Amino acid sequence: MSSPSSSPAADASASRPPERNTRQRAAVSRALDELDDFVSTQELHRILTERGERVSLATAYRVLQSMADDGRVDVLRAADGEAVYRRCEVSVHHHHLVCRVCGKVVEVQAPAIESWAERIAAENGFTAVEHTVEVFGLCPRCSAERR
Amino acid sequence: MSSPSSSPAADASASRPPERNTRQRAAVSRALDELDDFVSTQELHRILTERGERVSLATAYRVLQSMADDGRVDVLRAADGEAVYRRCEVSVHHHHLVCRVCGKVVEVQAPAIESWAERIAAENGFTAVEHTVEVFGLCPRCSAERR
DNA sequence: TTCACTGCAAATGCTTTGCAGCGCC
DNA sequence: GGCGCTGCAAAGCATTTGCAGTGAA
Repeated sequence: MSSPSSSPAADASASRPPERNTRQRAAVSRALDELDDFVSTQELHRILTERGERVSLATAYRVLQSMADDGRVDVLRAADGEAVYRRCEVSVHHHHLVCRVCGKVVEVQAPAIESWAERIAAENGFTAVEHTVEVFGLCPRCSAERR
Repeated sequence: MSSPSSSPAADASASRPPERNTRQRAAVSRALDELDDFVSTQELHRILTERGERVSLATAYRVLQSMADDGRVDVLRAADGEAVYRRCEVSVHHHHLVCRVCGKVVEVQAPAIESWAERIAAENGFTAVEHTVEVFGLCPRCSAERR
C-alpha cells in the first residue's frame, strides 16, 4: 500500500537525493509521535494549525507521502477512501470494533491475531511486520433500530 | 472486507422503499456476475459502454452503492483509494500481506481471524459483522536490500 | 551557491448531487 | 398516476502539481 504496484522505485531509498531538516518536517514528525491512532493528512494539518505550527496542506501531503515511501509510517485507507497514516512501532497495540451506523468504537485486544500475523509473515519471508485489524458491524442499539 | 461465512442477505433492509427492476440495474448486475475480480465503478462503466449497454456513470455509482448497502456486493479500497466492487459469495474470503516498500501482495487465508471477529463482535452485541485485516512488512527481497 | 523544500493556487480525478424527464409497479 | 430511477451537468473533496521564492547544507 505504501507504493502501488506499478511503482518503478522498487529499490526504495536507492538513489534518492538527501533529505533536509526543515521546521515543517520536524513538526509533522513530532505530531505523529504524539498520536497513537491513524490520522488523515487533513486531520494532521488541522492539528498542526491549531497548535500554531505553520505547515501548508500541500506540504503535509508531501511530507507524509515521503515518509510512507521510506516505510517510516504505515498507510491505510479509511472506509471513505481517505488515506490515513500512523507512525510505525506503536506502543499500546489494540484493534477497533466500529459501528458503521453511529460510529461507536470499542477497543479490543487480540493476542491470537498478533501471533497469527507473525506466523503468517514468517512463513512468507516477510520481516518488520505490522498489522491492522478493523471490525465493522452494527452496535447493539443500531442493530435494534434496524429491526 | 466482506462478510465472513455468515448469512448472505441477513437482514432484508428494514423499511427502505421498494427497488425497481430497470434495464440499467440488470446490466450492472449481469456484468458483475461475469466478473471474477474486483472492479472500480469507472471500470465497470467502461465495460458496459464497450458492450453497448447505455448506463450513465452517475447511475453506475448509484447502483453499485445501493448494492453495497444491501450487502449484495463486497467493497474494497484499491491502493489509490478508488472503491472496487465484487459480487459476494463468490471466491473465498482472504486477506493480504503487503510489502510496504515494493507493494508486493500475498493473499493469505485466516480462518482463525474469521471466528475471532465473529466472537468478539458477539461478545459486544454487534451484528452484521465485517472486518478488514492488513498485514504489512518487508518482503524477502526488500528485507535483504535493507541490510 | 545550490537545489531540495515550501506555499499558493490551479488542476486532477473519483464520487456525489440537484433537477427535470422517464418509466416501472 | 405516483414516485423511484436516470441522465446530465454542476458541484464536492481529497490529493497532486506547476512555479517562484526560501532556506538548509
